[in-house]
Amino acid sequence: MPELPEVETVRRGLNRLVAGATIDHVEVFYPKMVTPDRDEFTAELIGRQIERIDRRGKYLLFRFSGDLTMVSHLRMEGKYDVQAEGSPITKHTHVVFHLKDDRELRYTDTRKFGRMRLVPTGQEAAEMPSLAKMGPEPTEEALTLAYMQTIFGKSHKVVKPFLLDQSRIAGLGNIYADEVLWLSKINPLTPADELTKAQLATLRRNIIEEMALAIQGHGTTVHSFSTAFGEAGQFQNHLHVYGREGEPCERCGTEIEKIKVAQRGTHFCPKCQPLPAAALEAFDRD
DNA sequence: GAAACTGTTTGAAT
DNA sequence: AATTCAAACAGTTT
Repeated sequence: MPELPEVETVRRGLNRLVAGATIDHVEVFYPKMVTPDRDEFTAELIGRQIERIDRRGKYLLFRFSGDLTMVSHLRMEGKYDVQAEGSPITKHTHVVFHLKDDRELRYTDTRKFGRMRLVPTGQEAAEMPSLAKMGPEPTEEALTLAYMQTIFGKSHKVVKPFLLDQSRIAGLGNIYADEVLWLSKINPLTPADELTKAQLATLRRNIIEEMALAIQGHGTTVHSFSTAFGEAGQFQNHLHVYGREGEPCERCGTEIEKIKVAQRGTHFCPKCQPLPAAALEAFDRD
C-alpha cells in the first residue's frame, strides 16, 4: 500500500491521535507479525507511554518511554486506526494496543505482510540492516544533485527499479516512481548511468516536489489506503500516468502504455518518454 | 473458475 | 558486488 507520502500521512495522524497515550496491554493475534516473540513483545509494552511517532523512509518509528522504539512497516496493506475500547475487531486486525484512556490503537493488514519490531531507541540501524542501508530522504537538503550523480553513474540498472531501491533513495514506490519519470520525461527502461546531468537535476527536482505535494494531499488512495482518521487520501486526483493506461497523455495526447519492468507494472508515455538511442541499441541486441 | 493483478521487502540464487 | 526472482498472503480483476 503505502509509499513515503502515505506513511508520513499516517505518522502525522497518529501523532495527533495517540502521542502522549499510555499502553495498558497489547494483544497479538498473528504472532509472525512481531519481533521479539509474542510473549516478550506484549510484556515489554505494558505501561509504556507513546511519546511520539517518527518516520524513516517507509518505516514508522513509535517512540516509547524507557528508550524503546517500535519499528513498524506497513508493506502493502497495513493500516493503523484508533477506536473506542471494545468496538468489534475485524477479520484482518492482527495487533491491538489497548490504551489506558479507553481507546485502542489497532493494526489491520489483509495480506499480513506488515511487520513490527521492538528495538532499544538508538539501536534501530544496528538491529535492522534495511534501516542501516537506507538512502537519503527525498528532500532538498538530504538528496543532493552530487549524490544523485554519484549513485546513478555507478549503476547499469534501469531507472525504474533503481528508483524503487530504498538503499539509494528512501521512500519512492511503484506509483511515485512512474509519476516522477513521466514528470521528468525519462523512459523507465533507461539505464541509470545513461541519464545526463540535466536529466538528473530534473528528476531530483520532481522527486522532491512530488513527495511534498503528495504529503500535502494526504497521500494517494488507489486500492485501500486510509489515513489514521480512516479517510482516503486525495493525491490520486493528481496522478498523470499510474493507472491511466489507454488514456491520452496530458502533455501530448498519445495513449499511456503499461508494461512490466522488473516484475512491476510500469506506466509511461511512449512519445514524451522515449528511450535514448544508446539504450535502444542495447535493447535490440538482446 | 483459473490465472493474473495489486501501493513492499527479503533472502536465496546467479 | 550487483541483480534477479520467488515468496510471504489475501482479495480483486480478467
